[in-house]
Amino acid sequence: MFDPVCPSDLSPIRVGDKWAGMIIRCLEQGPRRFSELRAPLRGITAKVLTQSLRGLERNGLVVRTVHAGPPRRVEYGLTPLGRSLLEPMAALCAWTEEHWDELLDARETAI
Amino acid sequence: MFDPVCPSDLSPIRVGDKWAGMIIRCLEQGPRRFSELRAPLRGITAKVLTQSLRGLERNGLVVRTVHAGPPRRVEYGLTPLGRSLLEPMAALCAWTEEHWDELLDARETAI
DNA sequence: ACGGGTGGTTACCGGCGGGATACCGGCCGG
DNA sequence: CCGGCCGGTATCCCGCCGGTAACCACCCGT
Repeated sequence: MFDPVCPSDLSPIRVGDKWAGMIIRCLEQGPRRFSELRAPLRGITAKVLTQSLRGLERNGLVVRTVHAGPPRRVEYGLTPLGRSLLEPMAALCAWTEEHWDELLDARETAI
Repeated sequence: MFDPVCPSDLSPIRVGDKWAGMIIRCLEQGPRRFSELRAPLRGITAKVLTQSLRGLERNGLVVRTVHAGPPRRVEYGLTPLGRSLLEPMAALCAWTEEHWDELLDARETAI
């Protein structure tokens, strides 16, 4: 039923790593610079942000463009593919918000 | 923008662990026994399956019911909450299949 | 009595994801 | 010349996730 080469291993659905989902949502409104990403993602370190962005690039969800300077600007933006992911992600967000209480309940009563 | 107590930490969206997504899809048709889950999830060990199921229970997505015997049967089934998750998950699966080629391309051209 | 299936538990272990910290070159303003 | 912002890289470290292997009680059929 699920062979060893399972889709979920390649699929960026589990959108990748810990921060990938937030990064994508940060880029929803348009391209942003490195430091403009660090700010809203409270707590992320430069290294981890770089890692995550490189991962998103590898998966074709994000493009890195260097606007040669000086001053030099580096911007990260969604590719059409990345942009297309926003829809299903929104569905997931909606689900989460809709069932927030049940999720909290389950967690508490479980302990 | 994303405070420390970020939804994605509690949300089972990144459906949980490595196997959770497949388990849920396995239970789509109805409750299954422990061994009926092990079979289709090729390669999963008893321990890891137990872990994953306990996790899904804690999140209120799966119920464990022991039909007292003898013979004793243990069945795992989706809760209404778990069942409601099938919709957004289907959206994600659809997206993945739809963009399969682009994903492969991105991976290859990236190396 | 014994083997086999069911439904696990326990101990151990390696890899990797992610965080902290330090450092870096380039360019800017003062 | 000094400091600071930008966009990173290098290094170390720790925890957790997932896998392996061994073991377990209980029940069944022969």
